[in-house]
Amino acid sequence: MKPTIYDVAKEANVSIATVSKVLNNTGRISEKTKSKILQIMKELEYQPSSVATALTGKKTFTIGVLVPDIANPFFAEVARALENNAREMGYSIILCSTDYQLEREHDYLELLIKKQVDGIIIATEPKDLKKLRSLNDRNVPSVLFSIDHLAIDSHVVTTDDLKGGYLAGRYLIEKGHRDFVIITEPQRASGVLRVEGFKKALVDEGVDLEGVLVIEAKSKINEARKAANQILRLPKRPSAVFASTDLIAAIFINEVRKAGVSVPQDISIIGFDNTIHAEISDPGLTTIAQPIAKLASYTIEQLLDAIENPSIPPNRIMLAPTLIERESVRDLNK
Amino acid sequence: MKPTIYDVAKEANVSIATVSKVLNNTGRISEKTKSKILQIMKELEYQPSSVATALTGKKTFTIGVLVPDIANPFFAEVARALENNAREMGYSIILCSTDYQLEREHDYLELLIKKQVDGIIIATEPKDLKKLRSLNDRNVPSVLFSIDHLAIDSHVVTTDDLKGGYLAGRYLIEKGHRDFVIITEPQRASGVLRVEGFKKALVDEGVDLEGVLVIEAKSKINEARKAANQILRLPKRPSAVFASTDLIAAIFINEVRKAGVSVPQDISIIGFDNTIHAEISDPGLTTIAQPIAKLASYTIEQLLDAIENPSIPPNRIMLAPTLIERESVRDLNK
DNA sequence: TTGTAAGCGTTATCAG
DNA sequence: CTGATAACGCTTACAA
Repeated sequence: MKPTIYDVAKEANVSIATVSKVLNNTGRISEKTKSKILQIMKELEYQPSSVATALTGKKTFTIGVLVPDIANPFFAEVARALENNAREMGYSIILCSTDYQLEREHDYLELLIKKQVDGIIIATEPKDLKKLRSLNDRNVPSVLFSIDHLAIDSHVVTTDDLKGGYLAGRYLIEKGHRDFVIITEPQRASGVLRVEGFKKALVDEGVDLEGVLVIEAKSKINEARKAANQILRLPKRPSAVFASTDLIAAIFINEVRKAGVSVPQDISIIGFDNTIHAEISDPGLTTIAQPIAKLASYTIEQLLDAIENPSIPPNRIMLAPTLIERESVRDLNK
Repeated sequence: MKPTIYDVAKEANVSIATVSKVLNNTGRISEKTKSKILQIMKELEYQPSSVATALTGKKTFTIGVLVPDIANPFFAEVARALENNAREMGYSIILCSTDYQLEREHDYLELLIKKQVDGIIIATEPKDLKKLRSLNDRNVPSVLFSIDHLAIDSHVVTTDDLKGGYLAGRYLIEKGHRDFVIITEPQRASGVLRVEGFKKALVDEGVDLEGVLVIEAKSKINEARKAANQILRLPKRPSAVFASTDLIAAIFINEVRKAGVSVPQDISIIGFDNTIHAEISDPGLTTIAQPIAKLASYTIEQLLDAIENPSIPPNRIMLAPTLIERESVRDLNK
């Protein structure tokens, strides 16, 4: 059986209060009893039950992380970064994949409340706004990660998607491109912003938006393939494509090659997220990188702040993305 | 403040015992008080604290999952499958990435014990054998997922890696190949088995192992690139390559193409795991698929069994992998 | 410096 | 059918 504080106390001939004190370094204990107790804890391999601690101390040192799909490389990276930061601060993470389903999101939120997590990180486009708002009433701090939603009164840590799109647009124009197609995820707020930023760059550079086709595709293999082939069949092929995720871009490269069209000689493409797909694709994919590690550390920081001090007003932190230059965009000026 | 069972009881003019009973459907309660209490729970948005429940009931309905790296697509799939199965059974998952480090593995195991998880799934090559064995003494059930270790007295649910390697070998031979190079991860037990199975197939078909080069590379981008280029520089190029992971194989395809060598016309390759890399690579990667979904459901099943009945002896379940045929292997018979 | 005892939110065992 | 009450393992005044 797992030893309890009573076992340690008995073995050391002291009271449980004394044991508790050396455990938490509170109060004053003589070096002698302290070392004795420490010794006995070692021998018994005693581990305090954080369940019991949580019941008194009101903290579970656990945070819930809601992602749409952990098998998506971007969210896998996010989960890893969040977990890392959380661990360093003594917190562990309950993983919740909503699979983009309202019901799962709802159920997980209830679960997290039941489990008394100290805070929640939401990295999935929220659907159950009502439940989400009720978190505030229940004093469960939350941070929106890489998404934004005005209807929710949470802290927000996100990439400046608008700027990311702008970076992509300006880069393509600098490289001499003038005819574009955009592939974007429908109904995803960040996707909309990315496209908006992209278009803004075009406008600023005097490109007519009339001629810019926007194709909708989810970041899934078959939808991306369909979009790629749709572009291939276009009467007038664009010189460059802006894809709102790397997966879409990577698949575009492959589909296009199969059709005998080469990247970047015949057509250029730029992605978004800088996931592993961008790194291993051939040619290497030029893309917009979200500063995942930094986003994660800010997110954990915000959340822990909010846990310590529930009354602080919701902050919004927006980090700048950067352009990672690889080989998927041709320089038409040369 | 979060309502407790006392709030509900007071509001309903009953004792907490009664509330507890309707909560758990135990004992006999009149329909009238029952519905009244249910009603009040709704109004108050009452959620029983699973922390408190855990303290009495001895169960947390939480399980720990140790993976080496969640950003590796294989483990991301694994995590998703495990999470899915666990959720259906009312359990949630604490995600622990060891990053292949002994220290993290150790720390996470201690943490999981502190958190009183009901069970632990180990999907990372175990390093801290001592700690791991102590799980048994502490009556924390565990299941090894997709790995095997004789020194540990846990349940095991794994793919038959030996057979997987064998499948790959036999397939290549059927397609007329006779000259092979193997790229494998060093110091990973499953990698060793895969190679062993592969070699066994060759021997069974009368191929001389003398001529088979084995290159070691971790499943990381740069190591895989190095291995690929090493093969390209070989005086006598093999007709087929067996890579022990899809990532290695996918990168091989790209590197080789950059060198003007084409897959499968000039050289064939077969991977392992059937991750997204296999699906999106160009050409599609023929690979050995681990039955992740089934592995996951068996794993959860075993773990829950062990939780219910800690005395059952360790089972070892070995599921058969299957070969997924795509376009990366040339049929030399034609 | 150390010990006693109340309290955290449940469940479960007895009484009524 | 319903209600006291102990127990779970720990923290924290307050006493000694």
